[in-house]
Amino acid sequence: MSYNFNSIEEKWLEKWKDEKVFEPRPEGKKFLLTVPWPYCNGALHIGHGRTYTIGDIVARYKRMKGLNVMYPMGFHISGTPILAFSKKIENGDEATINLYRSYLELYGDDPSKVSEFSVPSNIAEYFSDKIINDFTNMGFSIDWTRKFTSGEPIYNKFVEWQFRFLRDKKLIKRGDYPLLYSAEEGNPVGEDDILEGDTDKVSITQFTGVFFYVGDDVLLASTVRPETLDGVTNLFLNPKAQYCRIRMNGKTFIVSSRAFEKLKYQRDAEFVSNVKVEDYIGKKAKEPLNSREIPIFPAKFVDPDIGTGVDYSVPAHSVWDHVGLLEISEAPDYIYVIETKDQTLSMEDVRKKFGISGLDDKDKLVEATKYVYEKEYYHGKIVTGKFKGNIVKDVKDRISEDLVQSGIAIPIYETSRKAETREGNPVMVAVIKNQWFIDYSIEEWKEKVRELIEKMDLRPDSLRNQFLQTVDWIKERPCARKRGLGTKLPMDNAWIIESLSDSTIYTVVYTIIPFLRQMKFEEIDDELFDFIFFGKGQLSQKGEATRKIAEEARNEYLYWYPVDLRHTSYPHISNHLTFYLFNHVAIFPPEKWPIGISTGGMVISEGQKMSKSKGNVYPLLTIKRKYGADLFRMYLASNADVWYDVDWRTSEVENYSKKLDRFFSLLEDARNSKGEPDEKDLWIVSRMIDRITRSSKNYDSMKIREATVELFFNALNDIRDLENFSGKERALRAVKKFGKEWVLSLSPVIPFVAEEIYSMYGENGFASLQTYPSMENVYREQESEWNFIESIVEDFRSITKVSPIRPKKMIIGTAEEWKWKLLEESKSRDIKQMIKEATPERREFLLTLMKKKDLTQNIRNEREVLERYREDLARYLNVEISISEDASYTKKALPGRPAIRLE
RNA sequence: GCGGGGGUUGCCGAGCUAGGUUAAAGGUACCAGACUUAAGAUCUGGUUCCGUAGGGAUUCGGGGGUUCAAAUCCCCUCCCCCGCACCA
Repeated sequence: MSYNFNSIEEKWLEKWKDEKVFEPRPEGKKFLLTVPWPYCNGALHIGHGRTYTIGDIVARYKRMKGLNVMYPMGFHISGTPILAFSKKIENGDEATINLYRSYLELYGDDPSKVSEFSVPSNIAEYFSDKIINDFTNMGFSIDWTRKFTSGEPIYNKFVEWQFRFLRDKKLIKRGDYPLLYSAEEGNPVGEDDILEGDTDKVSITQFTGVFFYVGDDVLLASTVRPETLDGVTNLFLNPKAQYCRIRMNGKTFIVSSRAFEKLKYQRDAEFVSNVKVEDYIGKKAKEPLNSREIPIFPAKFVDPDIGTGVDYSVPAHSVWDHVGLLEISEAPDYIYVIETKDQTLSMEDVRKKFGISGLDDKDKLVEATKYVYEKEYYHGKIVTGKFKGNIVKDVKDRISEDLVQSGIAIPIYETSRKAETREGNPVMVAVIKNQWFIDYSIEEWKEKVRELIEKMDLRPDSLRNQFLQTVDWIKERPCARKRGLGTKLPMDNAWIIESLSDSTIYTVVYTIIPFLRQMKFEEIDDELFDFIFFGKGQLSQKGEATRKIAEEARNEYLYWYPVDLRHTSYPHISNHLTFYLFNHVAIFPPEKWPIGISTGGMVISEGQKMSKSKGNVYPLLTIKRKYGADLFRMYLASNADVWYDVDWRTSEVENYSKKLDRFFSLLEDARNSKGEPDEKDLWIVSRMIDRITRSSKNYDSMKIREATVELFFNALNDIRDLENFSGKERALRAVKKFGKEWVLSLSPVIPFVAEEIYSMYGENGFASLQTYPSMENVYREQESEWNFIESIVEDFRSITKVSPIRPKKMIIGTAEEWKWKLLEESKSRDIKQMIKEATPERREFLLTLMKKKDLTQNIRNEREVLERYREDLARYLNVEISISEDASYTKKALPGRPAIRLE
């Protein structure tokens, strides 16, 4: 290490802070950039750093382009995770306690303090502090004076205002809604609450419970394939299971006892009596469509814990049923109701295909069922009944609805797989009554959002389609839960606004939060927000001081809003970002709607998804200590394009460190070099100027990777070539000509190094606040000359590669004057005509010209250039060089491509 | 299935929305060499195949087509990843 990143970073952090470099005043052309606020329930790792780093690079670049940039940040604490963790710590859950101990250790705090985390707000506070620290250390140019959290009272007031507004606009409604639920815990359960819920997702599946009549009772058979009802041949009950009679809507139903336990959370169901399964097996039941009498058989494969524990059997379309009947040696008629591509799928063929010998081949049966289901679902045509001629997938839902409407079936919800909570209780589906929704299904609302999407600045381009698609399928979204941290629903305090719904327009709060903080808490109310955002009312009830602050807040809002760019990772597209658009459209006037959105990829580590078990999760803090912020930023910026995933590979990171080191010492040495550069070396200045200009365009379109590859890697390679050709001293003198501009152009990516070098070059201000460099390129000619020389070097190499001789001498013959003339002429004339008129010698040359349209011909004075470079070139290639005009040497030469003879 | 994104030279990954200047950027790995007592670091050259002269042949998931010319455009096909919701 020739530079000590720790001391450099500390030094500049302090200076930035002292001079409030990143706390913008409302002056000039503004640029408001936001990145979703982090959820603070643990230490940040490299994955978290990415979006904020990209955000910061953009912020810093825009700042250098003369915009007044605000990059604010707050913290998200709503929802269940923090609550869940603190509860686990309170309950002594060992894994959680160890995890949080490790966080404390990481930050150098006393691990025994872990018990304090049993209070949720302590978790939020502790980690938000640490995140501020981590982010600051990463060099993020965040204005922390605008910080707030989704849990603080002022923010609660704002969200309450928002929800009353939505309610008044009739965008909020109530209804029954199925949710994953734990009866034992008395709560809905989310992914985090379910054992392996993150890796093996659980969703809600709708079953159709179909009525089969036996005397006065109804056997309630559940199915996910209501389209096969016409093909039913019998019912199956599990002879080992307990069944019971229950009453719902005045009818009595027979279901498994386990089913009743779950059903009562979905509808009003009342226990009547236990029943003996033997009393039903062997009897006949009447199916509801055509009142056919069908037998009831025993079957051990029927799981009393799935659906209702009553299975209707369609052996023509179900492998289970087919195999189940084989086992009890029953051979009913196979009634086919679905055909796939003009033929029916034979269950016997499927059984053989999958090598199923009996009901014990469970895995094979599951696989075969999936096969049959997919085939018949996507390609199956219904051949009987009301829906004849339709493809299953097109009418499946309608069939179920139709059965329910006809009064012969009810919907039943079931989990997509058997699951239990982390506390070990079964997960089931409960229908929550009077759930609150935001009704995103309203067509006029959608239409406005679509209009917004059409005109927004979206990156990458494919975002537009993804958003439009999301708008199409989005419907009502439950917006409140019964537990978690957050804002209470103003219409009903028993509910807490759900954590994504409480963070849809919070970006506007950044613009006014410092002013809200100056007010008396009681004075922050709906009237105030109406005034600030809509200019409504006079605030005549409020004090003089409050009115004045409110006025300022309104001006600040008008100045900063809307958000110019919101940057985040792609998983947010179909939820957060879409809600963000919907809510802005509903609440704000069009000129305050979002202007741009960009999405980026995630971070994987050592080629794999990050996970604790793989040991490839690196905390941000450790990375910063080990490599420094600039290195981290450089790696993230240049490893992958913004919208692709970055792969964090430690071995590669180490290599970056060497490069950054070289960059630093190179600029340091250049600064100390004395004297004017050699004219011949100025090609590097030309290349650099063009690089800096091109990179500005790349930064603009968020091609950050391309910018850094150009400005950093390719530039370093050029300088290496220059050093080799001209020697270190000369190279440094040339680098000195653009050192300052070079480092400024990279300052958005490596701000600390940039500041250090910038000041090393004798400048007083902050590199971070300089204008992005632009230099006039007056060295194009030198670059062309160098390109010419370089091509000779390449040719020399490719010859020596295949030729066995070790050359002592290189004789170069440049193209004769007549060739140049012909070339010139060919540009304005039909070359075929010229060939016809030409002498044999010229003709050959013209034919070559026709083939090689790419001849480099920037240098007209090749001989003169060669003379000038001869000495350097000879030293570099370690050969003696002579330039010959002798026809034997020039014969094969072309303009831009002199003939080379090695001896 | 729907929607989105991909399949490129050992690996990662550009280029492909303006077809030729691309055997194909950059990184990494590997081989040879320089330096060094040695290793590491650094630097140089090389890494599809053939070739005693800067050349040629074959490559960009597979197949077909358009074109003087295709990794790049069109059609068909195979495979992979992500999202499809109440979870931050």
